Amino acid sequence: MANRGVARREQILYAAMMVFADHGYHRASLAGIAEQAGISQAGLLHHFPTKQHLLIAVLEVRDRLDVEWMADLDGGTGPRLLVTLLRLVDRNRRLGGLVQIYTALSGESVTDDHPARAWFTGRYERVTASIEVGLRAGADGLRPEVDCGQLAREVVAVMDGLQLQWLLNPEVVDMVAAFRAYATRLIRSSALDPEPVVALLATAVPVPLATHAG
Amino acid sequence: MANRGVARREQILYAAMMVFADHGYHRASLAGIAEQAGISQAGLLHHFPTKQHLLIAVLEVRDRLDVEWMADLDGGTGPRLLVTLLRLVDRNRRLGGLVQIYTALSGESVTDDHPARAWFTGRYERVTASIEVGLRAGADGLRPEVDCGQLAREVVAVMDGLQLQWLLNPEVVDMVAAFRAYATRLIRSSALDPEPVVALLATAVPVPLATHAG
DNA sequence: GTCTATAAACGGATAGAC
DNA sequence: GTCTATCCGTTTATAGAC
Repeated sequence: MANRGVARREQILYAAMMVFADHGYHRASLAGIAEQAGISQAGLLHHFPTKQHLLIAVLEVRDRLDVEWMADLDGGTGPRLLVTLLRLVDRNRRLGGLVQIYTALSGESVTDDHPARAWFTGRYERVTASIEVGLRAGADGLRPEVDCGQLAREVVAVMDGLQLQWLLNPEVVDMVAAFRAYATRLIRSSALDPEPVVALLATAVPVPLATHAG
Repeated sequence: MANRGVARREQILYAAMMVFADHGYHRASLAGIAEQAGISQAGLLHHFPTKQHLLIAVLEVRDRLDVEWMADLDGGTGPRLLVTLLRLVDRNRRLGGLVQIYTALSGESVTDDHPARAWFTGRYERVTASIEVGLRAGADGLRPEVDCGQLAREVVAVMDGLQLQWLLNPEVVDMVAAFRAYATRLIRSSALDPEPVVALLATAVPVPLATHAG
């Protein structure tokens, strides 16, 4: 029973994630989050003293999830890293609203003095650095003129940009297929003997439901 | 003097663009916009009856700018289209805060019932369709397996994703160089005789100031 | 830990004088 | 067309009882 308070915190965090996903940060109200969590607004503020504290706590959840992801990344380098990232894109598609939080918040955060801005800036540095390491480690077959740091940012950009289009229009945009095509072309244009990995890209994720507009 | 009212409108629109860029939509206040425009808040509402009307008007300015851009697009097809887009990325870098509006608003807009959501969804359809047409028109040298519609979304994704990273950390992220590298690789991997265009990509935009972290 | 009640501030929008 | 004054809803945060 000592962890009852902890359970409440998790409950509130989960509710906050859902409401932030639906409305972004500034339009989300503590009352709405509290209602979702089955607690009063004042009760919520007992666990998280301000709205900003709550936001930071939500972002820290993502940080913890990132640790798992980084572990995945260590499992693949060079071309195989792209297979891992394709799986990540597919996971994001299935998670749906939970990734919407971060797209919505990252867009919001480019405004001045947004409480999440420093967090996003730091997160991009960490993520792109991590991908850069993975690319460099498997760069045996890479063309010499490729800048791994720049390429890491490009890969992240493709994932983010596709995610934005998908969130706006999920019926039409198939971000898994689009990322698969991108990764396949990238490998073919950069590596010497990529065919085994290209085959893996084709099968790593179940064939999408072909929601692309006909 | 008959256009005095029109001038006032433009003045308010410009102020709104700046404040939306700084704070996003929901956190921007009419009082702040009015102050920036040198008018009272009630005076502002005489020209734009609600805050949402003002937002729509700002988006319509972008629509008009898009028309010019579309005209540019018609000037290039296939590989040459990417040169045009590289110039666009460079223009966005120089415009700075004015593009920040749309990154901030597009992120915000993925939340439910955001007043700009429909506009962004429609805009992506138009822009990607336009790029798709340009790609297809110059597809003589394109590999047959390339899906031009999907590739158009990918190109837009790269531009948006790089822009987000650049806005968060302009000192470190060089989105022009990153897009140039992407476009060069794309052409080399897709077209039969791309070298003339690749050379154009290298010179179409002045060499960036190499702000990339050392 | 959780609640009710309320403070204190800010938001968009309206009324009406000039 | 522009202003001052004001209404009214919403928001975060606090006070204090239980």
